[in-house]
Amino acid sequence: MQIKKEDKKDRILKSAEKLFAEKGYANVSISEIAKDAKVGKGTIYVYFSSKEEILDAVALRIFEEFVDGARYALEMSKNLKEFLELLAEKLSKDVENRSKILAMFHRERLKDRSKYREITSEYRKVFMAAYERYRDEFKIPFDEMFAFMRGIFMSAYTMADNITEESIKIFLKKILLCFFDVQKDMDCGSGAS
Amino acid sequence: MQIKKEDKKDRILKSAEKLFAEKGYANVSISEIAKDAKVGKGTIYVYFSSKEEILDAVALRIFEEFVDGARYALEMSKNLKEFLELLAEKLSKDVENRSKILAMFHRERLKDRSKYREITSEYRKVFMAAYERYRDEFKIPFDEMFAFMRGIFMSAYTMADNITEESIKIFLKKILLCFFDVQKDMDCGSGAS
Amino acid sequence: MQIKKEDKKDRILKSAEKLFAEKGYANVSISEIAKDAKVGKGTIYVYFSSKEEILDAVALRIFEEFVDGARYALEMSKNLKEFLELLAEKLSKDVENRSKILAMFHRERLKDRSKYREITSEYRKVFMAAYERYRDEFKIPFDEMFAFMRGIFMSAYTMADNITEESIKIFLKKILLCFFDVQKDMDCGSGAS
Amino acid sequence: MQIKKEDKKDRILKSAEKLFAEKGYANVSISEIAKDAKVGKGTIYVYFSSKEEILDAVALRIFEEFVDGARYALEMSKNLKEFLELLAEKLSKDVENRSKILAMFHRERLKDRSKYREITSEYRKVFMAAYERYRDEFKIPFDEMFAFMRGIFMSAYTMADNITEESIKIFLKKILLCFFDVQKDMDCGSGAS
DNA sequence: TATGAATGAGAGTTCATTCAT
DNA sequence: CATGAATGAACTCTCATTCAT
Repeated sequence: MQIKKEDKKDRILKSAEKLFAEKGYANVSISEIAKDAKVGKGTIYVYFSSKEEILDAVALRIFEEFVDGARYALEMSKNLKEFLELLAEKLSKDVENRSKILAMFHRERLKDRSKYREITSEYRKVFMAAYERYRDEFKIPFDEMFAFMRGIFMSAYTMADNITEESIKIFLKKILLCFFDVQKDMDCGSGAS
Repeated sequence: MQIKKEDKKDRILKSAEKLFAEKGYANVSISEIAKDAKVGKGTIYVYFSSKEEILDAVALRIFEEFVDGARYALEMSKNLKEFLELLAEKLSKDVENRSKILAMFHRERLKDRSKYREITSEYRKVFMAAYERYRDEFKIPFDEMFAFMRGIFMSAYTMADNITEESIKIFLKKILLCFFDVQKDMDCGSGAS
Repeated sequence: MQIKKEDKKDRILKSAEKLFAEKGYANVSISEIAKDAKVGKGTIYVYFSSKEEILDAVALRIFEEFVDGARYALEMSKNLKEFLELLAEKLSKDVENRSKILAMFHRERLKDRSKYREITSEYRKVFMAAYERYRDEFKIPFDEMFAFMRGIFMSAYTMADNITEESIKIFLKKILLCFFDVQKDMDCGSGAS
Repeated sequence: MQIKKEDKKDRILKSAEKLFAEKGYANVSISEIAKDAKVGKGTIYVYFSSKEEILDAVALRIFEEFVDGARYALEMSKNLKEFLELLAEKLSKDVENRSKILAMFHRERLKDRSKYREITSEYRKVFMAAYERYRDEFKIPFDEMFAFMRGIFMSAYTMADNITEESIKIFLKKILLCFFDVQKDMDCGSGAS
């Protein structure tokens, strides 16, 4: 009858993630999250001090899984190509919801730059590590590479509700490899920094 | 002294587009749009019957420009490769705001499927025409091609606030061509429909 | 059927004043004020941007009447004694509610010093004018005189709900004159500034 | 290691008194009191059954000290003048906080007349005893005398945040004596009851 | 057609109180 | 006795929408 304690925070996060992905951040009310998580409305404010903080926490969880995936890919890879292949493999999990949430997070929280930086910093760091490691294989500056990576991944957002996850995984893999080739002969006016 | 009639509707749409892109659909109030467009709050309801309808209209305008661009690309091209090159050229204009708006539209209005279909139908049609015309060059089904096209385009969203429009245009062109190659040897388990 | 426009703001203020005096600022909800004033809840926010601002406006009205009374007393008086007599006369009107409201205002809004100063400034000014004019009859510094005046007036608060307004008026008159005598031989360690 | 039992109740009362005086009854939460008193939130409900009851207890403590002071003044005095002088001496202690609390108590709890009477009854009684004892020196009815006493004391509230406690003590003394004179020739239309 | 005063549903948030531990 | 996690009622405030002018 009694639900384990910390479990509640987790249930709130899961409900929030699901509902945010389904309906969009602004279209989900705290009451709705509470009802879905089967907790009282007030309980949510025991664990989070505002609605924005829930979004932060939801996004952070996703970023953390990304970071884990990217770290793993970095560790296991011998070269950029392998890294990208492993990355695509890891990143394709639950693409649809994740990308929706992250797009949301990006839009709603970008104005609070310091918070945004704090939450995304690890994510950025691991890509920076990859950039450092395979530096001579990259022909474009880090910022562009990073923006492009995000872009490719985000692109899955609108794809995702029409085609299968498996299909997305294949696309991602191909596109990342394609990016690998493409960037070699790009000349964006900057060159690798 | 007298402002032309249609001019008002247009100013409302322009203000809405700008504000939606800046702050997100839910974070823009009707009052704000009215103030920005220099019309009375009530006036907006002369031209649009709800806030959602403004978003529809804003999205429709963007889709129409897309459709024009895609039609032009289709008309001028001799083969798929040319079509994609021309398309990238056309689609790169004002990528940032447009993609934000469309992501918004997608999220807010997808639940109202019939309205969504109605507004995106022309857009879909022109891609279908391209698919028909270069059918033997496509190796994947239309739905995947279409989802992928949207995905590629949308990907510009999160890229856009870090790198230049010019850079995006180059990426888009490369990626679309890359897609052209990639899809040839994809085997998603479906084959062209 | 239609109520005159500006009338609404006035009705809100009157309802707020009555309810604040009856139940205390914190125990009155916006809904309650709206219901009492026979306007919609939202209407209140057309005229005031927060609950605190309603209290400010209510207090300001009272201060303004005070200021008028004090100005009149200053104008009509030949010496300090006459000024105090006239003041007592003017200040005794509706002592009960007024003093409750002002005590409330004092407590709730004192932290926002600049707003507090802004609202009470005229009130302070007119007493300063009186102090200047009858300077040689005052033996204590302005701040003490002013504090004492406020104190005497505020004292009516708890008196007021047991005895008649007439009785209060007599007391006030006597006490103000008494203060006039008392302050002559006070030695608070400061002397007139 | 073990904190004495009654000590906890006392700490709660002290914290409540301090916080109520600082911020006003409604602006102090139970959590805040608990934190300040270094007890658990639930612990407060071991000793008090509601927030209102805390205010009652805080007010009661103050009234009790008053009563003690007034009893002492009554015992030691030979006539009304002496009584008032001794009273002023006793009442001037910690005027600021006390008067704030009592004004609060007055406002919040007056509606619950029976509770209010219960708590203030001793206070009232001791003044009644003084009134009886020096009956022929009082020219006004008890109720007016009592209201006036309260009024004079309460007046210290708004005085208190600008001038020193010493200054207030002098004022109180003078004013009480002044009251002693004043009331002699008052004719409020009632006469001593 | 054009307006903005008016509105109430519903949002996020707070907090006195309860109760299992 | 002591606790603080849990709760929902009630709060302030926002805003899409209506409608008399």
